[in-house]
Amino acid sequence: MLTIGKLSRTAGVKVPTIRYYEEIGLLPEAERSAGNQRLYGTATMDRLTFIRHARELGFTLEAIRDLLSLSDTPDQSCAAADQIAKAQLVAVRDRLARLRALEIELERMIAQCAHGTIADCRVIEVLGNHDLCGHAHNASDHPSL
Amino acid sequence: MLTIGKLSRTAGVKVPTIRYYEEIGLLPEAERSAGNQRLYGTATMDRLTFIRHARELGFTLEAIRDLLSLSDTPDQSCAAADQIAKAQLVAVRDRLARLRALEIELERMIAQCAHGTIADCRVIEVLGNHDLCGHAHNASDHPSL
DNA sequence: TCTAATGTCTCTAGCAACTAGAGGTTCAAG
DNA sequence: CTTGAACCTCTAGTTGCTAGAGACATTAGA
Repeated sequence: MLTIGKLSRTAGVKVPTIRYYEEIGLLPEAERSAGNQRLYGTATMDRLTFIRHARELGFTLEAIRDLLSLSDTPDQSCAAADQIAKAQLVAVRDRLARLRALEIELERMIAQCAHGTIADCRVIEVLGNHDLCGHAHNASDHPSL
Repeated sequence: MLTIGKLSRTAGVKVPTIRYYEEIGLLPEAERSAGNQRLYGTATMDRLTFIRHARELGFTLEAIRDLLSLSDTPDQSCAAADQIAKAQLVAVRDRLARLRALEIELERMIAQCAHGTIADCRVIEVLGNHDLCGHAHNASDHPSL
């Protein structure tokens, strides 16, 4: 049985984060020692590793909750999990496209900086003047980047 | 003079967001009408447009605060603004690299989904088993993606 | 066996960057 | 003059944690 600290180091997830996951129901309530400290077995260890990997891949905790409930009932179709991953891929490609545009814009801004005074600095100017922007962006263009 | 609603539509920033920006000091306190409603001139309009563009480019509100304080004193060197933009570019490229790795991983997961039952679904498996992951990731690998 | 250090407990509050809603006031059009 | 949209302030919620206070548990060394 692992203490929360050992679980933390083994899974690469911080201690308060583990407690947080328990609080929101992503992890089951842990067993307790005689002195009320949390104790974990390998099942929770695996579950936590699953969560960490999913987080690293950009899944929200809600998506992870769905994936976990799927894997808790493994006899059904894979289609739902597949669906979640595909939605995730769409979101990732969306973010990628926006970030690439952003990279180009920043490169342009920096290239145009003449190292004079701010009065003629394009970094400021580009941000203040839409006409200089170089790419089209509209109001609904940045939900969370 | 614009009301907050007109400013909102013109600048493409939602009404509560404008009030929020005022509250945290990004926008100056607005003039008020006889009936206590906010009124804006073109100066605030420009400032708000600046903020929106900077947000769309991924600058944090803190970075924007810095940029605004720079542009409020335009007789100094451009270097500071340049510096902020460059730091931003580094962060953007970082996010890009991670997102590209993530895209590849998701593509691989989806390609491997055999459309069977979850018991042998790779989407679940890949997330639970580090060995199948295909790329190296360590614990300090995802500050905000 | 005692003690000191480290680990753990619960609880509250905070972060970014907003968004949503309640309950009330003001303004503009018909 | 009335109606309805737009505005006001205030509080609380969102996501995914992180930080700190103050108290209890455990463990390693003297």
